[in-house]
Amino acid sequence: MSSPTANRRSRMTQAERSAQSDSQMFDAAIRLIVDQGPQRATLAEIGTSAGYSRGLAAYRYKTKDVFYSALIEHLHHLWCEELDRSTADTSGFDTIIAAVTALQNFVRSNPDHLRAMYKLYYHTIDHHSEITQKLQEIHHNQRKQAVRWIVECAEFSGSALSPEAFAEQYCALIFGGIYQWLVSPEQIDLDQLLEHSKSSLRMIAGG
Amino acid sequence: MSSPTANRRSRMTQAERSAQSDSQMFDAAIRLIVDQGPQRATLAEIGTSAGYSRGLAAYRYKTKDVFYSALIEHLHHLWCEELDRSTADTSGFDTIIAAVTALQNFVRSNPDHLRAMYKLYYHTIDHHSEITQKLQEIHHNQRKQAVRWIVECAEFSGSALSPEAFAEQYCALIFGGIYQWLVSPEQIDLDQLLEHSKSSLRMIAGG
DNA sequence: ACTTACTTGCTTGTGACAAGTTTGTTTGTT
DNA sequence: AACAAACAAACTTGTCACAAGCAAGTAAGT
Repeated sequence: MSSPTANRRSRMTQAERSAQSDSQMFDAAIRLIVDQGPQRATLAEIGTSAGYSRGLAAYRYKTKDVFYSALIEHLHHLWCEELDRSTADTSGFDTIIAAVTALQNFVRSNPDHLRAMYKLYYHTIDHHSEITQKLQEIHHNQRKQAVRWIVECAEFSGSALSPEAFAEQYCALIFGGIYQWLVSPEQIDLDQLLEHSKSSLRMIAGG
Repeated sequence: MSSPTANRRSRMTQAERSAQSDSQMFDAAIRLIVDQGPQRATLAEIGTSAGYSRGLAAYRYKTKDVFYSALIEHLHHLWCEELDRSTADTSGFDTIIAAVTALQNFVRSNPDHLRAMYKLYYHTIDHHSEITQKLQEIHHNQRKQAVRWIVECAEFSGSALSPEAFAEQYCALIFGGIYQWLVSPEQIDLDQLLEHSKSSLRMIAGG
């Protein structure tokens, strides 16, 4: 009579139930993190503001760290989709430029996602836990990806830097730029900063 | 008979008393922050581990945020002294190279100070409070200083970047490099990363 | 005597867990 | 095939432990 997704109030499978509550808690968490930061955002408010009880997030993920780890993965997945879409039809150094452009577009279209994602990144630095390993993996893969991009650049062959060193410089420029923007959003024009990063990267790669 | 600083158990002035407890709490806090992170470090443990009662840090600074703000200032001051010493007798682009070298030396001589300082920086991103403004000031001044350095470089005159844009790229490289090192200390060789940053900066400035 | 440095007791709020309730799924009987 | 009982999974509520923050007290310096 009514499809499971069309009428959410009628019978859903267990998988659909938890997928929906997960998704709504993620959305609520992003809002709260942008507003109050990962620390002040409470699991209780994430649950209630998603339309459930105060205890759901803690029940589902056991700890706040694990919940944030899942949220990081969720946000990272969203970003990777955009990135893959934007770099699909490029080659050589254009891929690196396209990656930065994808980030500029992401800032424009989903600023809250980016803000929440990087607030969680910087939050995770705090202490050592399971979530730390997830972050190490993500950043390790980002550098690996940059290495793959740069070794395919004709311009790069003459550079004094190793591909791995270039990838570290690339990530440093991106992370450090976003950091400055998060600290002083009214002083830093992130779009422009990233535009400058493109020419910096060209010079670092082609020197 | 005994100078106030030589014999700490005998009579001290009120100013000396609080200066000493401040200093010991800062040292204790740095240790705890490096070990457990700014979040898990508690004001109670900072007090007791400094040799005082659990309540002293909260009494002196009212809130944890204000305490951390003072600690950031303290650590930033230590770093600025080292930086000024290292860049005193330099000019032109050598000043920028010397600044990075100073950071490399700071990492070697006081790795815990740097770790604590940047953990506090990234911790402060979390939410908006008085401490945020201190961080904005510090980073604003760092960029201003980089602007002063770069405008004195003969190599820079032909660059497409504005001095302000160069300063942002400079800070991004430093902050983003240290970030990656904090996340993955065993994967990132910070000294080498900073060495590469020197040549990156040369190319960004001289392009 | 008075002020400043420091301590102790208490309140509140948050993370974490355990026990209970509701909703969805499977199995056995007619 | 239809129904109901048994089961499992999603979700809620009660409670504890611990840390921040505040207020009232004690000790040290002026």
